[in-house]
Amino acid sequence: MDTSPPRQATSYDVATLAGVSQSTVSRCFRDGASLSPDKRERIEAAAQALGYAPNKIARSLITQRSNIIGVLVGEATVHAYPDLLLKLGAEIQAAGRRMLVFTLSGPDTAAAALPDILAYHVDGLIAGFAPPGQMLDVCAQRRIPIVLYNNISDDGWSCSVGCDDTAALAALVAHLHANGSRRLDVIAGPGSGAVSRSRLQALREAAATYDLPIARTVHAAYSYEAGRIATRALAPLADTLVCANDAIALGAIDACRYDLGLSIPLDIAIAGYDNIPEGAWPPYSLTTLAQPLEMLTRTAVRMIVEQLEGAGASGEHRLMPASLVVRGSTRLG
Amino acid sequence: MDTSPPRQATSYDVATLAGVSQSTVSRCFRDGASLSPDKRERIEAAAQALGYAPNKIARSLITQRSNIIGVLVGEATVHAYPDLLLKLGAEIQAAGRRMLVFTLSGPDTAAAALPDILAYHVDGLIAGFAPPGQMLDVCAQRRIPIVLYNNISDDGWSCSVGCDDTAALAALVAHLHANGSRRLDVIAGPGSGAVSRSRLQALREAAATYDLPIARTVHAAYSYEAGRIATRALAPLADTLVCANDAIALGAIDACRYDLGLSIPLDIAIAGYDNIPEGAWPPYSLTTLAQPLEMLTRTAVRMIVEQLEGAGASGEHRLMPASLVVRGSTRLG
DNA sequence: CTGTTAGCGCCTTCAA
DNA sequence: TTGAAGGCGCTAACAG
Repeated sequence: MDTSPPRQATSYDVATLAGVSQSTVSRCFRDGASLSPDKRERIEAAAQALGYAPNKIARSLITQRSNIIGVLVGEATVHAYPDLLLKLGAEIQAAGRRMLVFTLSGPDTAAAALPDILAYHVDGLIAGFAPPGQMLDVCAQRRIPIVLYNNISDDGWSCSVGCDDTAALAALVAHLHANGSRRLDVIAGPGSGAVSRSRLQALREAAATYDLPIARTVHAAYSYEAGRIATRALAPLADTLVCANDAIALGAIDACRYDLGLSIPLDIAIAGYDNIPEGAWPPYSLTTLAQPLEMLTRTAVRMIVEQLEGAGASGEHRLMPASLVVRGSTRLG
Repeated sequence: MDTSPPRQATSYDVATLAGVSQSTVSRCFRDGASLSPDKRERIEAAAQALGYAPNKIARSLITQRSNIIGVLVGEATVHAYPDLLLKLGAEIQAAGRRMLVFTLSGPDTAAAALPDILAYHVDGLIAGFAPPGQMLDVCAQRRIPIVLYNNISDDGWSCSVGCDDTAALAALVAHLHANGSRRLDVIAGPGSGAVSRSRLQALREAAATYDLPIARTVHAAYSYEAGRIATRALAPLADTLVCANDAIALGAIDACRYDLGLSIPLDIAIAGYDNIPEGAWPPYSLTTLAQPLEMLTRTAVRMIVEQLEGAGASGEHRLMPASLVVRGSTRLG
């Protein structure tokens, strides 16, 4: 009968059962260690019998590597990219690490959580929103790689991945102009936030290139509700409405259609940014800019891993191309 | 100038700087230890200066508590409940723990990930999908509390939280019947899966109560696309279509409207389950059953914590009431 | 290739 | 209230 204790078996238990030393067991579960085939077999059998797996927590103590990557997300991040955590998790696992999630609701709580984040000795961090400067300082001092996702900071230590908003919005504006847009209203993201500012700036430049005047610019949270309310407040509208993200744009479409009695795209053209699945649904058919999400998450993880392995450089910023997805919401013809 | 090493300061460093022993530093950062006020002050000052926080990883080695709760999610889980991870994370943090996420894509990968999950010595697990029996066995043997989210197993060890599908679907069917439904088509979830079966069973019972015949039942993945395709395949439809979740229902609505030329709810009434935000958008106005998501996540975390603290019992199953949200998609008047 | 020894950072006896 | 000593499970450095 099974009288094994409920506790997890240790390398010592396996060693005893297999008749070898602890170090030998250890070698069996590390890569690049030499071990005679027969001992390996005996150890594996013993481990199997005991349900043994090396305690990675204990291992991390000595290797100074937890193999844990911390991911910092806020509510807004998750709503804009619903399966960001899923994709990041998969990517991190593929890199042989695990994802420890810290859910935060702003830079202030981020600062408060900092000691706790450090206390878990994560190997690296991926931040889904702009972290407070203090956090970046600490990371730099402790040499903890940190990648800002869709954000940027010039502190010299943090890396970033994001989209080439300039090129993306230039393509969008070119399309709008070709389709007959002559005057834009803009619902930008929250005033704070680098993405928001970057997108707005890029849009302004693109509009200037085509001599497309921007009538009004308002700021709103990255949500359907905020978009709907902002649109109502903006009425009467110009012939085209550019939104900082798709959630806002969907709210804008419903505001136009159900609150203002406008027809899309006959009365007004509307565009978003992110290419969320809902935008493809027939009632919306939203023209938008698709971020290469897979590539962004993969790159973010890779940048961390490269630094951990001594290959990558800190302070590196990578931009990926977004692609224009033209759908019915801007097709006047 | 700051010549401190990039590595994290240790209790030894703090002890040296404060002129006390390591044990004293340790006591300073634990609760319920007695310490003279002046030493506490000196230690806190030293810790502050060094940016010290106790290494929780090391602590967990000796306390046998990692304060980490593992969360197992699959793609389907996340799509059905986009901010489940967010809510769980917040709840877990509120309980003083951290969330380690394992993203899996099915029972088989779950089995493969098992040693790795164990290797991190999580204090408890929350599973967003039906875990393989082997995993439940191991948890039971190791006394690792595990809570199944919207799932159930009678292995005697695992706990579960979920919705009272019987009551919920009875309420829905009562509403449908009162609104003139006379015959139902059903798009159930994937054939496997306890939720799927439980909801279908509950629906059948409720329908029987009202002498409402169920014309046809098909199975589909929990997604918009699957719902849309299933609906097209189902045509011609009965007067009412009940879907296993909202994503399917939204796909069904668009299939009816854009592929089959039906008007909702004049030609057909459609209902979902989950109350995702998109269902409230004007083009859909979906009647659905709202799960008390906050309560579910809070309960899940609480059940884990209670067991960790020796209070809760294993093998406990809790059902929360879902509430009927009536919107336009079933309002014939 | 293998075993021995020491120590990662912390907490927990035990004595003082 | 405090310090010294030992050990959590593992890996690294060294002998053999």
